[in-house]
Amino acid sequence: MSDPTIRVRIAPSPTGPLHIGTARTALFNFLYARHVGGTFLFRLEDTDVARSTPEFERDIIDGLHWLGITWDEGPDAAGGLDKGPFAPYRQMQRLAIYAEAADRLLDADLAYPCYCTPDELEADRKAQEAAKQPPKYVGRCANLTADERAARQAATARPPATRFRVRPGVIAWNDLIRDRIEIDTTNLGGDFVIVRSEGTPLYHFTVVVDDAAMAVSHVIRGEDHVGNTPKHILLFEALGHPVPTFGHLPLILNPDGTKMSKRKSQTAVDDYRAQGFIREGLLNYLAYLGWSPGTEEDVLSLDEIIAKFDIDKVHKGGAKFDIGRLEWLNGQWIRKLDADDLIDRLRPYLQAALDDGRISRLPSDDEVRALLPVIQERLPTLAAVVDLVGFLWIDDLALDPALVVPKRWDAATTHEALVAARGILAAHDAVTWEADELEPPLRELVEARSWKAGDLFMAIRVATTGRTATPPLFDTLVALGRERTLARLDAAATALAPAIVR
RNA sequence: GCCCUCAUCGUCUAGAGGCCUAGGACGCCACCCUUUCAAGGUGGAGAUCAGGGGUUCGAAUCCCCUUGGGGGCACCA
Repeated sequence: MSDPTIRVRIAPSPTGPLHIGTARTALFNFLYARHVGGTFLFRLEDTDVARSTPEFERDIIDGLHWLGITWDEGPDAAGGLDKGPFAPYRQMQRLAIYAEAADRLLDADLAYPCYCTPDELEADRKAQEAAKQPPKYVGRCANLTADERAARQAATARPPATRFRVRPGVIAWNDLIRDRIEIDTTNLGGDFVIVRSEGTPLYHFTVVVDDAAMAVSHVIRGEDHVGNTPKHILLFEALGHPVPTFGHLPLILNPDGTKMSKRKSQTAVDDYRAQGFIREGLLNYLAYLGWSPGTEEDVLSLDEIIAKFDIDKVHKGGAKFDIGRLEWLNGQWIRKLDADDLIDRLRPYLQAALDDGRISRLPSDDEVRALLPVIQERLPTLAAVVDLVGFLWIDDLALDPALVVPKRWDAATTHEALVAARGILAAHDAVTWEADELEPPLRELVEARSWKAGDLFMAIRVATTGRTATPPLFDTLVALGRERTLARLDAAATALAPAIVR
């Protein structure tokens, strides 16, 4: 299915790392384009020169690619070449286009030069605030004669900004998601600046010029843009371009219900990635934030989501970000990964653990592969592998002697049990060091002493791993290996000795 | 202050007038499985569908009001 009339875009500005909200907006545009067979384009809105950096640009592009979101037009790599018939797709490389459009507006008197200084503007705003009035441009420069303009220019010394005339009237559109919205232009805050006094164009202007130039048919963006839409519609009209269809997505919210922010939530996609969330899980979760296929399925692949995506089913109300549900979904997807893939994905997290000293050596792929049957279903995130079985790759295990003693036992019994178990395990050689071989003789020991298997196993578990929660004991001992198992049992027994009261 | 907007379990959601004494999932609780932890299985608690008026034979679903929440109002994007 292909529909060349449908063109959507994501237009982030590289003023910060890829935000989870940007990723979600990109995802919905991507889903919409892929579902209907339209075109998805990527444009960098880097006109805020002071805050835009190549590093953020790279972070955004890499992050989106990591998620599996691809675009048909736009820069494919940070600093790389733009592809697509409307290149360039970086706004700072399109300044001539905005300048030409601004001149047209100026010539038609749809915009005018504004000589107001920041001080004047701030004073206006303060006065309005004091009078409990909504902030609004007072129109000081709206109807100046040529002489007056010259006078104001002479007084300020800096070049004028360009202000767009907001005409009276009601702007209405049929929103893809929220149906009809009408806004009176008197509530827009007056004529707004489209070109700074230093000459660079502003957001409201560049989006419209570019969406027009790039033939964007559907503008799907966050709900926080609803108030900007009438300004954009006015600009499309002034520029003589057909107005695209708008759709405003519900916001992703902090747990307290406010718009998701760095202050209250983790917002950088890369941070989720660093924590071991995988693309399948994050994507699946993000897709369900404000959308549902209307069925009772929860775990869907990107392809399945594309197939089922329907913009009519997108919600109007915001959705709180629930990390717990993300973790569950992530675990679902980790369980679906095949062995080689999982090993590949685990490697960076093990390396990171080695780098910061949480483990002493890096396990081989085969070591990790042997562990997969017992750890794969226990990983909510990839990074959790270190917490789960990191003890296998630590040279000097920190051991709390008190933890080694099971609840129903005392130190003396535990010591005796560990020594006995050590003796039994030592009888095995490298060949019979298998889970099936290790367990029966220890069960016989338990039987002979009238102990509980759970107590013995717990004592051995803590002695050999330092923790009370681990994957199944005998698989763990096999992974640890005969020598280290025996050494750790010895060390635990020794550590216990002082605690034995006679 | 002004404008816009939203409203189903704690959370994500199903629901587009009768199928709803409101379904699923996460989380929570219990039980089963079990050497711990998970996973899995079974069951449970959990929403008078924000409140109040209508419309209708019939409303979570349509209309109005109220309340509550959110977003926005830059020479940021």
